[in-house]
Amino acid sequence: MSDAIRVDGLLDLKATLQSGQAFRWSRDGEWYEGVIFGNLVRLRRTPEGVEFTSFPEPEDAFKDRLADYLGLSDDLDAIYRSIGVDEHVKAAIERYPGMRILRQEPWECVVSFICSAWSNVRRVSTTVESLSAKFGEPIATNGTMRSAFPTPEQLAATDEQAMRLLGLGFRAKYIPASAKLVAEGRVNLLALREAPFEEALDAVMSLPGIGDKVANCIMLFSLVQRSAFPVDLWIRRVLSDMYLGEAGQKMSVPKVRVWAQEYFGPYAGYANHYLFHDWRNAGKRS
DNA sequence: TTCCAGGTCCGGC
DNA sequence: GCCGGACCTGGA
Repeated sequence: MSDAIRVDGLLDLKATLQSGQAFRWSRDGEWYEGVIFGNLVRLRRTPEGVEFTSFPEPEDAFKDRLADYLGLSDDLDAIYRSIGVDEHVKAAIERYPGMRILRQEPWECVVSFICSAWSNVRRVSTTVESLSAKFGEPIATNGTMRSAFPTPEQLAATDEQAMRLLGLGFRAKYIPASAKLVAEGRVNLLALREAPFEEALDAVMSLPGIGDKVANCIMLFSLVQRSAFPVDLWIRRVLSDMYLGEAGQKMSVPKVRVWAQEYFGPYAGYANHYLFHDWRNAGKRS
């Protein structure tokens, strides 16, 4: 049986689920299939909102967590008014109205973005699926076979060599090391949702394999820190082209980030993701 | 074959 | 603090 979530504001499922912030969603016609909170989830947009199925948890028990995951409580109108004062962001918003920032599970987000270092979206997706299949709890259905994302404890029990066998390369040693710190409670990820930006940044960056860029991805996509601003190669180029000029290429990552946070304001992270997604799709438009 | 992909870490000024 | 180089792997 399926259930439904009513959506009053804008929601673009494709742009939200397949814009490089999450890595386990695939599209099959109008349906999207993924694994979140240990459940196999299928969902599609309807005129009234979102129709979905979940397994193994019954839909009525899963509904609220899915709505929260999709970021439906974010006030997009207010966010657009805030960041839309920038003409480039405004143009991107007009091309992808309803793209939302998700509220992912922090641990999965940590590992996914450690894997993303000097890599690409497709390869990260492959790696995340391999990690789940090998170390996560299987979700037995009569259809496709998928697994929950492995817990910190499950990954803390692995080692660098096991990670290298999955093709993680130089990122291999960071996963078990970070898993141990989280499993031991040295870093309480969920608690950082309530922490001030700088405090959360320091805590996330204390995990091995996580620098300023990856930490900001984790904070933006899973810790509900909407002012977080990941500065990657491409965002640096975009900002240099638009505002910073030649100097932008020479500024350190934290300096570019702080500039962007002051310029775009409390929803800088939303501005970042719109610019990033718009840039990624620029080639497909022209 | 050569080059590059959503960086991080380490050692030297 | 800032700067340069090394680092795994897979696809074009």
